[in-house]
Amino acid sequence: MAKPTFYITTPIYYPSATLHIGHCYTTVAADTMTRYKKLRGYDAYFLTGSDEHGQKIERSAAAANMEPIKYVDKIIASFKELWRKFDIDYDDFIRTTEPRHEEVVAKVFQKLKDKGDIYLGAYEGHYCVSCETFFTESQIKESQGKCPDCDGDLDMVKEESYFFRMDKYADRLLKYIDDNPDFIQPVSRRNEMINFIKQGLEDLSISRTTFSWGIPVPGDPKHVIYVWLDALTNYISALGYTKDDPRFERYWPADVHLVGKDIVRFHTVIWPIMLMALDLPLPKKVFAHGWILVNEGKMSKSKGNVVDPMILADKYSTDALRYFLLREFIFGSDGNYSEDILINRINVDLANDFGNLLSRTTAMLEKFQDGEILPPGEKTQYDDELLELFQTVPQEMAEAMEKLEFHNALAAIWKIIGKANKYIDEAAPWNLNKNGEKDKLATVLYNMAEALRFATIMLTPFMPNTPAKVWAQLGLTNNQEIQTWDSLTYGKIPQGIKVARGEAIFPRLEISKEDEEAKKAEAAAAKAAKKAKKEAARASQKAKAEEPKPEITIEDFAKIDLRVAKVLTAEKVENADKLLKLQIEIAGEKRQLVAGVAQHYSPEDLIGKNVVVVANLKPAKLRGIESQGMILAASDKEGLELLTVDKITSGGRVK
RNA sequence: GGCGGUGUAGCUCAGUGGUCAGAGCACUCGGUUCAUACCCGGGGUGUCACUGGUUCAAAUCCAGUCACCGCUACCA
Repeated sequence: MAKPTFYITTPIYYPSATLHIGHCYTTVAADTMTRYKKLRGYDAYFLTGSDEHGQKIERSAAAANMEPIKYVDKIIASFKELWRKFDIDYDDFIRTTEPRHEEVVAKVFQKLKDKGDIYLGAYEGHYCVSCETFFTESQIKESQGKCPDCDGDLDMVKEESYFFRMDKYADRLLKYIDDNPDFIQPVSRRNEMINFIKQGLEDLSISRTTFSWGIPVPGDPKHVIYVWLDALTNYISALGYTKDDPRFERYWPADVHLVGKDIVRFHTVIWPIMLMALDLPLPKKVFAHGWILVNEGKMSKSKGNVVDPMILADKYSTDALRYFLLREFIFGSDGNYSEDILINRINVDLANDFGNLLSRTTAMLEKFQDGEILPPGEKTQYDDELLELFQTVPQEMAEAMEKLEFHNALAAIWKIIGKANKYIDEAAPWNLNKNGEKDKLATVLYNMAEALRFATIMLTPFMPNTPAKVWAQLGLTNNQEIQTWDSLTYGKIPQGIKVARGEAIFPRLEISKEDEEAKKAEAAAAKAAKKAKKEAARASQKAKAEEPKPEITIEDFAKIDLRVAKVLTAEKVENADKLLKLQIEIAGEKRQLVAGVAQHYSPEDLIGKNVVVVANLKPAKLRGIESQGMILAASDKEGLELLTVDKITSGGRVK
């Protein structure tokens, strides 16, 4: 019988900067999942790669006075070195600059165009080069004209562009999401996407003429294909889509696309719609993991708080780092990183609990039984609870893994480790030895070794290097048949095994006294701060919801130029429920403004009215229409009413 | 503005109507000596955000309020 397959991917990373711990997190998770599936007998396939096109790379390469491809080659080499360091055992690494990818993207473009899903239009917008993203007026409002993502400068760009029709497939996509509750995870992301799709999808701009570092549009080479159509296609181009590659048949659709929460939309809206347009099946699951935060904030170059995994890998073992990443953080949520947290986690779980368990087990075997793991003899009253866990924990771990709850999978394994440490205390083998109860002693030592065997097998996907060390110390290196998932039943260690106690597999890491003192002080301060915050919340709750605004001076008020204006014309703004476009006149000067009053006034109600407007308000665009001022209106829960005057004519001051 | 989420021990979180509300870490006291100053046990930390309601019974259900977060927008 053919093995069941499992296809998992990470996003392809952009080579504009070195990778940080967050990229490592995603990739370690994918690698661990793949190793787990292989352990369970699956034909698992793991794809990662790099997204190498775009204006930003073109510019960076030019700045470095290099050919773009030479420029990215160097960076990609560093990616691969990092993955080697973390024992990332991918089956394929796709680069979007490889011919095998570019060919497929061109074919995909052509197919969509032949189908009528791509058309030529024009795009205008505020463009951030470094993020390769267009922003609408409203998106850059809060960031005051800067890029909301990176705070960089925006260019106003208008260019010819090909567009991909998205709305056409919106209903089908909604139905798919509805029919497949596990498609988007965690569910909070799912709700967001449903909400987003229901508001209507705009056609997606998929080409650029402003730079050339990309895949040319078939038949129109002054355009290059722009980011998402190019990048997303990697998940099928790597499998040889359109090339009669058996891997495509075998592995598509993907079982899991792992993505960061910032790119969920591209993977759960654009990508499925692309696949629908290509008549291909959709991936079974898109899982959005959280971010690793530093000091409660996102890592960023400008903040200087980027955690470099290469530096960590030189200080700590990569097995420990892999463990930490998947144990400390809840996979679907954000989590806080600090080196203290890392060290504490390694010391407590790996050094104290796991490493020390191996150490005391081998030490006692050598001391009391000449290093030999003897078959269990007489039972002790403490055995049952431990043996019970041997039966339940593998199942518990498996269930957590299916849900990508790595932290719970590890917590399950630690139940055995914790119980084994307690078991030793209860059974007190040193007393059994002293009292000559050799039979019971053999049982206890055997069970300890079994506990280690169970834990080690289950840890294999998480830690590629540690198991071999454990097997060596337990004397089981050559007993590979009892290192498998199927061997997770009690009593598999054969006779005649001799342990060989060795170095601590996870030495304790020292924390300086000062750091500890600082930690205590910090904890106390945190406690006080929390109390204060609670008090403050309570106080603000008691205060009226309608807080008075801070006092201003008459000069402040005088800055506002309030005028009476006559409404000349009014019409509804297309595709907007709330907006009316008005032409008004202030003392002979005509102006256009947009007001969000359509649900309370019809256009004809307004014509001829003398309203009050803020005449010196900075103009803004609403729905693409310039508004040169703002109409005053009073509102409450019941409704909204414009301020109007009867006798004073247009131009009159209001104060 | 709309939709959604969260608020439980110093920290990270579990707990969706029913014993005095839990785990791990941190803290503290005790035990043990096989072990990596480790392990085991005891202990305290809590108006389960607030207010009101339903119920014999609410962290859990309902209504409202506050705070924080996410997505989104046509509030100039």
